This record gives sequence, C-alpha cells and structure tokens, in this order.
Amino acid sequence: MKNQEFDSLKLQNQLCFPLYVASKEVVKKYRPYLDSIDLTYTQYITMMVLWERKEISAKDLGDILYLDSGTLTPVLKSLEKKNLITRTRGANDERLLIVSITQNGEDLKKQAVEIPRAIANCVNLNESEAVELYRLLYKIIGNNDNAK
Amino acid sequence: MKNQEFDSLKLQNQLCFPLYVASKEVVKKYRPYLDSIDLTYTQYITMMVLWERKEISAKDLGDILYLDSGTLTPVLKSLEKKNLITRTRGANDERLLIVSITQNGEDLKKQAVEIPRAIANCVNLNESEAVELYRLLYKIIGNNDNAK
DNA sequence: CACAATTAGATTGTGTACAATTAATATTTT
DNA sequence: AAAATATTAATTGTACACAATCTAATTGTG
Repeated sequence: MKNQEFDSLKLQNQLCFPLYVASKEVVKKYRPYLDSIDLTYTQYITMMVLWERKEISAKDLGDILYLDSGTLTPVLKSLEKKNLITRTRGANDERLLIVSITQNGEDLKKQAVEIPRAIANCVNLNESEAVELYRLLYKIIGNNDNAK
Repeated sequence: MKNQEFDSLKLQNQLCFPLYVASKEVVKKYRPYLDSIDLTYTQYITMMVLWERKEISAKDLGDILYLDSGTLTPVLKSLEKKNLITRTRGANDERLLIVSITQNGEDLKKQAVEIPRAIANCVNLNESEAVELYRLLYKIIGNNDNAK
C-alpha cells in the first residue's frame, strides 16, 4: 500500500527514460557511418537542413533543429572550417548569420545518401510501427511547442 | 525522379530526429522540478535506481542507465559531495565501486515523488498512447542489446 | 605458481546542450 | 528623432556523453 505511492519513481515506470536511452542508442548507431564522412550527429542534422535549403539564417536553423546559439555557434564554425558551409551576415539585417552550403557541402550529400537506409535496417520496427512512433513523438514535440 | 533518391535525407523523413528532439524536450520539462531538489536529470535517474536498490555497483548502475564510467564517475562524485550517496570499494573485489544511498538520499525520495505526475501532465499522451510509445521505444532499445 | 587476458573504474580529450549574460543591431514607442 | 524595447549571435560556465587510454585488481590457463 504505502510503497505504491512511490511506484511512479521506478525507472521502469517512467516514459522519459526509454525515450532518453532510445535516442542515445539510435544516435550511437549513426556514429560509424558518420565517422566515414567525418561528421558528428549534430553536424549531420545541420547538413541535412542545408541539403534541403541551401541557405538559411542561424535563427531559423536553430528553430528547426531545436538548438540554441550556444550549441549551434561552435557547430557552424566547425562546418565552416571543413569548407562545407559559409557564414556571412544578412544584407538587410546585420544581426542575422546567413549559413550557406558550399560545393563541398553539396558533394557530401552523395556520400550521405546511403546512411538512412543503413540505420533503418538496424532499427527493427516495421513500417506501421515506425509510422506510429513518428506520430507519438511529434505529438510530444508539438505539445511542447504550444506551451511556449 | 532523381530527387526521390535523396528524399531519405530530409529531416522530416528520419525517425532519429523526432526521437532526439522529443528526448531533449521531455528532459527539459524536468528541469524546473529537478532544480527545486538540486538534481540534474542524470543525477535524478541515478537516484531513482538507488531509491529502489539501496546499494549497487557502478558497473551494474552503468548497465541499467546505459552510461559508461566516463559519464558516471563525475555524476557519482557530485552525488557523494551532496551526501546523497557513499562510494566504497567492494569487500571481495577491490575493482568494484559500491554505491550506497545515505539517509539524506532516502529523504530526498519524499520530495521527488510528485515529479513523475507533474511531467505526465505535461506530456499529453493518453494512457494507451503512452503504453504503445513505451513498447516501441523498448523494442528499439532491446534490438540494440541483441546487437552487442 | 606465473603470466596472459579480462574486468572495473578513472582519466583525458572532444563535442554537444543549455542557461545566463553580453554586445550589436533593429524595431517600437513616445 | 531619441529612448526604450526586442531580437540575434556570441560568449561563458556547468554538466553530460562517449571514445580511447590507463591503472589496478581479478580470473583463467598452462
């Protein structure tokens, strides 16, 4: 009886914990593939946005990736050092940092294209499970946005 | 046609990304509650194991939490400094670090018991969705173990 | 027993992740 | 227009997270 009131404090009963572990474990699965193209996971998701958008402000990039400038600034500097992106200021608004993909960055896309499939093969969810997980995760993320 | 081959590289099509974001966002929700009892998230999940087990080796703790000694060593030292745990060596095996909860650590449990409910109220999934998310996450984590 | 192999934890180095602060620029208000 | 406010990045400080390496202790093997 008395113990029941503490059951919620068991690791097994917390949704946050498997979320935290699954996230880390899946990111870890990317590492060998990302090592081969010399990107970290954070650099990789940054490049994924650039592969779609070519050019974007650091602000918009942070909104998409859920990362603030404290995280993004060093990531963007390291990508610039690898000549995958350039960092310039906005012409109309000097506060904006404009991130643009370079030819080098574009070329990297061809090497990265095999990665998602390789990962999908590691994460043994079937199609409908993956769709459902995707939906539930975005429900959590979406709720969060509303709270802002 | 040609573009389709790159669709997998869109952030929206990657399962890893919402997993990574949801994990961070949910952990972030814990922060105000954990601040009030002066614990970080990593310290909190460590204490959760201790609230159940009273005493455990650093090795077993790392296996449960999916953390290695590089992460765990400083976490345990900080918990020791707060007098929530003690760190001693195994009597039979000097290699083992035995982590034991203190009375202070036990007392903290009473203050922590409200946290899971508060978080559950933030994460707007209904019961069956939470159960399904839980199952899918552990399927991912479980698969991973098999690969080891 | 000796010695090779294994195991557990600590250390080192790199890279996030984020709160809080700061600096520069732009916008709004009076 | 001047002053107050807001916005964007960069910086600073703390805390993971993990690979790689190191040290000490234990176990396995001949």
